[in-house]
Amino acid sequence: MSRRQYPFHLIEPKWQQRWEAQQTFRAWNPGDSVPASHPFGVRHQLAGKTPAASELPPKFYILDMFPYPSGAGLHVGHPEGYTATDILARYRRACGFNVLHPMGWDSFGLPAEQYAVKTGQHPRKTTEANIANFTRQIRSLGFSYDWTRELATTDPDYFKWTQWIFLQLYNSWFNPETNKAEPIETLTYPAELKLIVEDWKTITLQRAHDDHSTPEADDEFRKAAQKAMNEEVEQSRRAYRDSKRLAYVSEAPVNWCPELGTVLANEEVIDGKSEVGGFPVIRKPMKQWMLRITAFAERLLADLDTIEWSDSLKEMQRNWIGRSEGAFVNFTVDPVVWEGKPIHQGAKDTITVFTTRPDTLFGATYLVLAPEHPLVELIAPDNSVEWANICNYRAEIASKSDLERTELAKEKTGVFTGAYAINPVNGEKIPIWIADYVLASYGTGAIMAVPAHDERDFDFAKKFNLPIVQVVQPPDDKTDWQGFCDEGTAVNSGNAEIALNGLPTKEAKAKITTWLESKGLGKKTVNFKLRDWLFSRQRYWGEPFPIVWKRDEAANLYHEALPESALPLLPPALDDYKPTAEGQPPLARAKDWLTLPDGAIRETNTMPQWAGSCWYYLRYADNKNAAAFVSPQAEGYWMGTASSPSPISQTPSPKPTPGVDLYVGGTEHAVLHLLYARFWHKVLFDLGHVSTAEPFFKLVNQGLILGEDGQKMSKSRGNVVNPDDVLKEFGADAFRLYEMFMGPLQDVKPWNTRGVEGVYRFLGRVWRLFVDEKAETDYEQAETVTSGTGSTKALLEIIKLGAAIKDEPATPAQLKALHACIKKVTEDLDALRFNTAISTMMIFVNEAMAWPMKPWSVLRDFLLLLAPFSPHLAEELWEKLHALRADPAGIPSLSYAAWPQFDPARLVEDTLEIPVQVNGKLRDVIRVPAGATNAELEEAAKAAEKAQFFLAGKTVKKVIVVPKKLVNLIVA
RNA sequence: GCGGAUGUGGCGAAAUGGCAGACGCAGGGGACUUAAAAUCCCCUGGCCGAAAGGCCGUGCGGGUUCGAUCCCCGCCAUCCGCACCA
Repeated sequence: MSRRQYPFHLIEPKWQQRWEAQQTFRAWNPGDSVPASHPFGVRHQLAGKTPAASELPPKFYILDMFPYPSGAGLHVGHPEGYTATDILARYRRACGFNVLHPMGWDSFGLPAEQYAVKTGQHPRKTTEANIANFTRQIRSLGFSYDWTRELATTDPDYFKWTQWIFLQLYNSWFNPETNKAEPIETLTYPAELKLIVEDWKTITLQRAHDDHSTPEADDEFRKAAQKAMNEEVEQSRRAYRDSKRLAYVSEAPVNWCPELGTVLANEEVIDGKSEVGGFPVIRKPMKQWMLRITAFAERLLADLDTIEWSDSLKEMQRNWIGRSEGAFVNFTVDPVVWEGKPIHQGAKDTITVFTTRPDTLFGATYLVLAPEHPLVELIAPDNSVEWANICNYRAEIASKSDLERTELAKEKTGVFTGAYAINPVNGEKIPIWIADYVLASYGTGAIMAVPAHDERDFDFAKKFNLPIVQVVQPPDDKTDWQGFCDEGTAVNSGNAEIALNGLPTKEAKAKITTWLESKGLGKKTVNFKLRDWLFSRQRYWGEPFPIVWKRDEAANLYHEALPESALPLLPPALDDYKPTAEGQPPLARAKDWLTLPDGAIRETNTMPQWAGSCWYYLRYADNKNAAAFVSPQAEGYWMGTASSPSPISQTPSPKPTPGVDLYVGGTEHAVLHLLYARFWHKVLFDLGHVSTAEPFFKLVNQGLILGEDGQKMSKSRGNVVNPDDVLKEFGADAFRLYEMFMGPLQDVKPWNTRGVEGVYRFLGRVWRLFVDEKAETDYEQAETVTSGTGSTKALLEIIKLGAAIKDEPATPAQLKALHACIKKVTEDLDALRFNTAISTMMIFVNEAMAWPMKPWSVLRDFLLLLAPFSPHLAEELWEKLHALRADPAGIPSLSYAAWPQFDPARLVEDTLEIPVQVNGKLRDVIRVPAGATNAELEEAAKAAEKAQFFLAGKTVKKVIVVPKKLVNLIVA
């Protein structure tokens, strides 16, 4: 396949340059001045004006997931989603929307930093080179991005605002009363910390009424009170405040990779090894910044019902959030006594467990604590064999990697602590164990074990010979109650005060919980799997925290936010990007940067890569704003619901939707990015910075594109397809078309180069539908003669349209073909069915090729349908088509021409082909007038020639007539 | 183990209660050509049949229905998440 189907190598650069020069796809904000010549202004009568939001057409925000510009460049998977969104962006523009369709770079990241560690080259240089390569590749595909809105997370003008949003989080707390994030100033302090702020006024007032009070004495008292506040209470108040902030510091175990000398994010650890290099990763406790996403768990869950995401994606988020209803139950520790005295400190302690099955409390025959549980030290008898066992067991657990811990999960392990607790419902003395099947980080880190009705407890009890007591009767008598974990009926569950026997599980749960609450033994509660977000990384190439550390008078370290005026806080210059020898983050190497004149020390952690991608969609709305992360006007227009639906499209217009109207990307971000971004958005919403509760209204996951061998594309398999190669041979239009023709956007599907040839041939047919054969030959000769050096303009001018194209009325058959195509393509685009839209256009072209006369107007409308898919070819043919008319007003813009409307009147058939079934089996097809009545249909069906054999000698018992569709004759 | 998705010709797929396989690829035949490429036309699910035509066929087994690729129940397979979350 060497001969080109059509000169895409001339056409594509030509139009890309034209769009660039004209800024054709620039999206206009409220308050922007639209130049007189811009086709958007021409279309909407806004040329030369400065429209307000209410004067602009309705908005449509179509967003691609933020790419990380890797050194490897694009592979054919990336442009799948980009092509889909570009087609829709162009379609919505044609429908009359003001379309926001931006692109930018999630450019912080580990690879550039690792390259810097190895070579000493600043990560910014690597990053810039990679961005340049991505930009070139993406631009070569002719996407209609508004490049004036391009942004990169590594740009100080951008991360200034990432840091600013961090300060919003830092300066906020979650008010459980209002269920919202609020400024930290609204935090109310517990009584003992309130004294100075509020009560000292009362005290001085009281003193004012005191006969002995004098102004001097009052003043002295005030000073004393303030001093007391400063010295004694402020520390506590600060500690309290800091413990409530949405961004807080905690000592948490992190993934430390000694080999790489860095901490890794969970997502960078695969099966207990580093994703890069495959080195072992251990858990190590370190001081970390955390974000209080758990406070929003309930809303993150509930609001999923307000957005249009796929069920599977919503389900993944629900699972990740992991809400479960249950109860806390308190067990008292039974003192272990030696010679009349308890021999452990925790003798009077209470162990609180979380359970989703409080109804099984009577069957709790032992307790299990996580090995790390802080009470373990206190309850184990002093100097006992058990304590020695605990120490050994803990050491064993600590030495295991996460991988080993999960691999060995099948065989339960654990040791007895030597201590006992009292089951509050039956007073039984039950042993307390520790085992690593109980996680320290979930619930209370302690469980009540009900071996009869919990699989894990059952395994454990069998292994260690612990008692198994039935408290639930399965609904089915044949089911063994041992290990039965579903709902049933409570049995063996009663004491003098409460009886659950005979109650279904649900009712038993409610009854026991109420009883426990009334006795102060427990509490109904909701627990989440979601953990707070570990937000710091020991890296160089990330946003530095706008935080400094100071010491109070007692020499305790505390943190303080930098003022907004200190932003952006840039990372310091370094010669060496490795962590320090002591394991401090790389930023600690910058001694001058580290210490401020007042002695404060800067935070040396940086933010994770997720930070920048948490809010980029907001910045696109107003990316040049130096005074705010986004202006309220721009945010309100693009993310709000102010605009009205388009009157243009015939299919039901999309309703104005809150937030991004359509977000397309891979499933790999199903939980992390999409959960983090929703969280930030809700905080910004609560604080009044954005106008919607959810950022992404509709979200579609494109399916993975596999290699030609049906395997996932990877360098090691050698099956990676580089778009550059495909473009060279077939052009961007064919590439785009094939990406969409392969199958449904959401499906996983293999690449097939022969398939590209197929759609490429289709574009060739489109070309030949328009172009004169003789002119085509002349052009080819001219190109051969100049051997590629001829000017694009001169060469393309040789090409003339065919003489069969005439500005004459179309025949009814031609109009029918066109309108059927308009209808189907329009409906398919609204439903994101690109593959069937393309096959519809193929059918149209196959038919139109045979027309002796090709009406100008029909070809024009067809080009409008093709344009979103293969815009370069459509533009070129559009230009030539309009040149035929020599309209003094010039050639109208294809990109802003109105989407064609289909006329249902053109689609009506005079006669219909109706299948005739006998007993549900197809026997014949009859032709009837479109207006035939049911009776006429029945009559014609009974007379159908090929049906006679099957009707002979039988009586027709029943006739099913589906108007315009089918007749089914039922015979005995 | 749990959750989700998918299963249709040689291949990518279409049809989502009403003519299964549109459209494209691959394959076969023909036209044009000195020849090839390109292009254009025809055929192309399986089985039986010379043909007309018939029978079978949407992972498997049941069900609902005049009629099921489509809806319901039970399996199987593949892919993707999550995974001792009490």
